[in-house]
Amino acid sequence: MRPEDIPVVRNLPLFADMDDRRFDELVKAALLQTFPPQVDLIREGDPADFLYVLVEGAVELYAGHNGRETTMAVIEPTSAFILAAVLNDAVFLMSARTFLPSRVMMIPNEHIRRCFAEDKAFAAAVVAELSQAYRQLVKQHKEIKLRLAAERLANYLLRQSQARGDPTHFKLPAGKGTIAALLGMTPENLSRAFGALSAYGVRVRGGSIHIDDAALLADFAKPTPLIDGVEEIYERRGVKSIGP
Amino acid sequence: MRPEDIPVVRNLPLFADMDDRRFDELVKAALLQTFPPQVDLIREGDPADFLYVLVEGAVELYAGHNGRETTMAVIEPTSAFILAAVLNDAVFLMSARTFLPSRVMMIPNEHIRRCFAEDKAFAAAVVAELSQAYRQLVKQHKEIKLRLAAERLANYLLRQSQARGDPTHFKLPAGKGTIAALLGMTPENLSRAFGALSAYGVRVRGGSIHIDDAALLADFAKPTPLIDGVEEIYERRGVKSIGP
DNA sequence: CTACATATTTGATATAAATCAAGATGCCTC
DNA sequence: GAGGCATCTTGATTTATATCAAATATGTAG
Repeated sequence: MRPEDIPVVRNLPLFADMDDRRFDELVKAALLQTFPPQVDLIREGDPADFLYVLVEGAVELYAGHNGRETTMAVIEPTSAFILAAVLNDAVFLMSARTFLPSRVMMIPNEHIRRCFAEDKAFAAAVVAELSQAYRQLVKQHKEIKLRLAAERLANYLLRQSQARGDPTHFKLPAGKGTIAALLGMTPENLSRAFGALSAYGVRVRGGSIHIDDAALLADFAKPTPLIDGVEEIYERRGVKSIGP
Repeated sequence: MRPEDIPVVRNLPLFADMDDRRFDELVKAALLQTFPPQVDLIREGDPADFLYVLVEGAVELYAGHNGRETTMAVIEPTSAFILAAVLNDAVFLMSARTFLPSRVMMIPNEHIRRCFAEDKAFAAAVVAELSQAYRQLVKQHKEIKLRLAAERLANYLLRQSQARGDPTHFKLPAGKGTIAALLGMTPENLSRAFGALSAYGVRVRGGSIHIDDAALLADFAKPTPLIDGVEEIYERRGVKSIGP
């Protein structure tokens, strides 16, 4: 484990309030591995032996069934993923692959579960993280059931433009194929949806998005905090998490 | 609060292992109310002041946006709902309405949060409940993204036939309109999907479903534990929860 | 039991999205 | 800067699903 990574992980909401000694134990038990792009980290159906923390790079959570495949989430540093599977001591429901060169910390399942049982602050952080992940997923599920493809894209673009610095200009965090799957459509359909949004001031140049007039786009997108809102229990120091 | 209801609630996984004194406090602080059918219990966007426990009857969780509405879950006794909103001290993301005459226990937010902070067994149960709810929702989300309407119905019927006693015959837990919304389709489309499944031995008579040959239906439905599996951390004494 | 209100089914049609098949574009390597 | 490969786009078509409009069934109050 590179020493400069430790404070970054330490500052994650999940670990920030935990006992010092216990955190050191976690770190000692953890593996830190570096992976090239397009490597499968976990496969749905496998037992959840480790909690994963993405320290650097980017990871896609995806799931397949019966010849089809879809993206469930795009993870950016620094954040933990597949926490629920570990706590439940169950199999993964999603697969994960890097799509950039990535550094990943892997903490053995039993350590997480022991910390949870013994460290009150950690337990509280786990609940906060879980309930937030749950609510995030409720929003995703509402979105896919209540919005058409072009509306999903429009709102996604608005959310991204808020989450990243400049509200008028940003880069997509993944290739368009992945974004399409995340938003529950085919790449072809995403292209056409972008075409439809040009009427509302959306300019696309490769992975670069420019939004001429957020109010005009919002007029079409009809965002609502009950689907598009970002919630933070903690102050999130240095944490970014990219949902759809 | 009717005395005969107390042991039922006490046996919920969420409360089963908690300290006796604390449970009594919870019950004392709680309200138990009876509602007729079609009454709104909570409305999305309102602050989550109470944790709800359905003691008797049936409740639908639903969400609306921009003129559309969809069913998120159908709750049967005895189970708690909207736990994540309470723990997060946030607004509800879903509305809830009774669709049978129902008895509902309402526990004030602060009591739940205090118990969580002070009672280790309760904290563990909360995490178990939350991580299970999260995984349940992951499965729902995978299903809607990876399966066509008729496949969703076929798998839903197989899950129901397993969850209820007799694998060849059962009653739908809600009207077909609600089931249709739960499965992400219109009532018309549900009708046609039932029509399509008659080729695989599904007989419908009102709300009664008869499955001639589960193997034949499964052949079409292609169920997988990674979407259709039921997970139980605890032995669930007397608990039933109906997901889609 | 009858009649009303509501829920469901059925048919015709419209819309949304997926698929198939070329092209075009961008990106990386050399 | 030129090839070569992958990604993305565009157009034509098919398929899935929604919508609209009756017709039929179902449950319920009287």
